[in-house]
Amino acid sequence: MFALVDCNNFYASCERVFNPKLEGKPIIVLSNNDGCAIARSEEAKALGVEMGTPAFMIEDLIRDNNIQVFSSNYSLYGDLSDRVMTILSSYAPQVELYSIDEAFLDLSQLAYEDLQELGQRIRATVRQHTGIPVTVGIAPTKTLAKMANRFAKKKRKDTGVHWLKGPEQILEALEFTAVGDIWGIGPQRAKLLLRNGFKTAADLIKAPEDWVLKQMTVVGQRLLNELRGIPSIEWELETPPKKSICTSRSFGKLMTEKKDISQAVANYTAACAEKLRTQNSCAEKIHLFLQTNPHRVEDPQYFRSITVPLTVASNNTPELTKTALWALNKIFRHGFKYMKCGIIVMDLVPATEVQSGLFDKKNRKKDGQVMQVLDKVNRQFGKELLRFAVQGYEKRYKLRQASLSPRYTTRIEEIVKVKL
DNA sequence: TCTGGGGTCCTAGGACCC
DNA sequence: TCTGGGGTCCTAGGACCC
Repeated sequence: MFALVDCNNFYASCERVFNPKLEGKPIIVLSNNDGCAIARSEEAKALGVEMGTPAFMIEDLIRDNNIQVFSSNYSLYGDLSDRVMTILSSYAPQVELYSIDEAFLDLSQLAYEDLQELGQRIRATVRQHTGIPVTVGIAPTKTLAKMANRFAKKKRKDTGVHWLKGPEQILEALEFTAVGDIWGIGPQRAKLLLRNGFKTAADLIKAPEDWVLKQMTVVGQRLLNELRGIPSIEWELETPPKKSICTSRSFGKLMTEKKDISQAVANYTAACAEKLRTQNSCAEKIHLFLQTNPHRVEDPQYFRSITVPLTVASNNTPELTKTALWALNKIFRHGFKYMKCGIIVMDLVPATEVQSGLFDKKNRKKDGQVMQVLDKVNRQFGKELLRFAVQGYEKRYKLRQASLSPRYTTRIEEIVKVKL
């Protein structure tokens, strides 16, 4: 049996941990740039705030119902996530950290008789130690555990735990789950399935195997197995190194000047390079994209991207920046109002296995040491103290974050103060 | 009229996830 | 005025090889 533990309305719950006055009140957390609602408390959901709604479209709803609004505070969410995951890891020998707010636990080696009771204990402990409410789904496969979790959220709000103990409970969950709500079925597949008369997961498990293979490839085949109780999705017990790393942001306001965009490109590249060094990888290619705002139909639109191979794979900030700025020069056109750009470093290889170049004149060892010092200093001070001139200081493209809460758990200056 | 057969590698794009 | 960010996997089709 496997468990899927999922934090309820995670970002909204994080905001509540250090601000208990928010208990029982509608809360939403906005995406970067205070763009869209990406997390909602139950009360906000009840008011009809849909996932991904642009904030400016629900201004009236927010005002009339006194919805508490927060900008995303990833320092806080990341840290609370680590704490939740640490607790979960103490309950099972094999835990897969699936996302910032979810983990799979392998319970098969454990001697527990009553998994329902175990689920409730996990839930109580996480709540007590972190303040975060979680829901637990338990079932014979990952996909069914996801389904059990969803079932618990909808139908077992009192306990927050649901165990698909036998065929009877499995069938009940399958019948309860519309095809579009199955983990691994997105809008396209859902449409296809509905067109062909499959409404719920219970219908889908009766589908002919060759039809599923033809229409939904091997992905569908695996999914069908999982729904039938045969584990078919691999476990990732340690996080594998990333194969590509992306840093992209919308600008706080539309940008027209190349020098401003260069600054953003330099900063995004520096962020990618830092992430590369953290996982000890080098990139063989760097990809840059630049775009206008597609929502502004009245404006001329421009969307370009370019991929540049590096002669020698690298994670060196100045070297990658130089290439990125060269790439920007290639695709930048005057006369557009730019909304967003991004850097993707691709084809990552372990830093220890970099193929050196025949005509390479760089002193890579020395460059690497400089980066090491830079990372060390920046980490120690908890911010980007050391940076390169092209990154600039005043960020003209900076994000809008009007309602940012304190980084309670990772910055000593922002810790909760108690008055006696 | 008629134009081989079998294989690998790479890339772009689609679909999905949170 | 204002519309997120960061990933993975799979397939089809083209380029190339002998």
